[in-house]
Amino acid sequence: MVQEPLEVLNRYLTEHGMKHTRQREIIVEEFFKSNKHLQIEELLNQVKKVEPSIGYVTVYRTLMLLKECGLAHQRHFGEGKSLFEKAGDHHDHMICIKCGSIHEFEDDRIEKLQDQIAKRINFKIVSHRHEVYGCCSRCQNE
Amino acid sequence: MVQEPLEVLNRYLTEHGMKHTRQREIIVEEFFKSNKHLQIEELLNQVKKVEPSIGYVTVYRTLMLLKECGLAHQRHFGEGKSLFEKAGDHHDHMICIKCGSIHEFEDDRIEKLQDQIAKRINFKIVSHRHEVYGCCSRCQNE
DNA sequence: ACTGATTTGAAAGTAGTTTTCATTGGAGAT
DNA sequence: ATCTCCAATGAAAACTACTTTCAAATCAGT
Repeated sequence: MVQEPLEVLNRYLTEHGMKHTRQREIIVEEFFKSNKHLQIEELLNQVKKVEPSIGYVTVYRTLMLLKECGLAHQRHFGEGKSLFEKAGDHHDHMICIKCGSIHEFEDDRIEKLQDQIAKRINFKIVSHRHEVYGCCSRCQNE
Repeated sequence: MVQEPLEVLNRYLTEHGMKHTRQREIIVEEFFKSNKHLQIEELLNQVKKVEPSIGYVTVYRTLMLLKECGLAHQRHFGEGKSLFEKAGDHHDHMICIKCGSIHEFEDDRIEKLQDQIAKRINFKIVSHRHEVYGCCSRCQNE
């Protein structure tokens, strides 16, 4: 049974002698409301609509906190800004180099081949990233 | 038939009204002499052994040049510094999160599955990165 | 409400590039 | 061989995207 993100976070906070604040609540709620990969700045913009006084640093720190308690992952597509995604939301990605659109994919056969190869060199997999760059359907017709 | 990197570079330079310099020659030679992924600083160190007056910026610019004429690729493993690798030297990577060692792999079956998936959404692949993070054989016995 | 630790936000600091600019140097014309 | 002009170089400054610091504000157990 999957727990509500806010529950998990609240337990983590209590267990670590940390405090529940209005800012954290707003940021976490906005983060889990969105359905895509978010940059810090993007989440900040969402959050500022609810409470304009919240600054970049607090959003940044809250995302680090979500990472710490396993509720979010940080990804670095190519170079530049990092994106955050909800835990459990992980697929692999095809990224359009023209418009930046991200198309998720998943294939158990690829994962299995990957495991085979790892086993051959006795490598214990913790995580992976598989990103395909190219031109999406829409951008090809332009 | 594969051409010598220096040949390709020299043609590119001439065609673009750019100049052949001692610095470029040294940097390119050192880059292609090495057999691994190099950080800018690492290549700078190699280069400084031959000609100490060469600075970071020139190495940086020469690597950008190699990228431009397709002789090298820039990769960003995780976060932090970027690594450069010779073109044609591309494999996928298993990266040890303890010691940082990089184990190359390659599997046509994975590439084919990747192509299949791309075709389904009419995505035209230009490049990809497939990185597996985990613990290498040696680090597991410690 | 009191107290003491945790959070917050602004500002400063950091890492890794990337750009600027005065000077140097390569190469075709003389 | 020298001139001349434009590209290349190196030092320093600028830039980007974080990450840390610190004084003031906030939270939560007495």
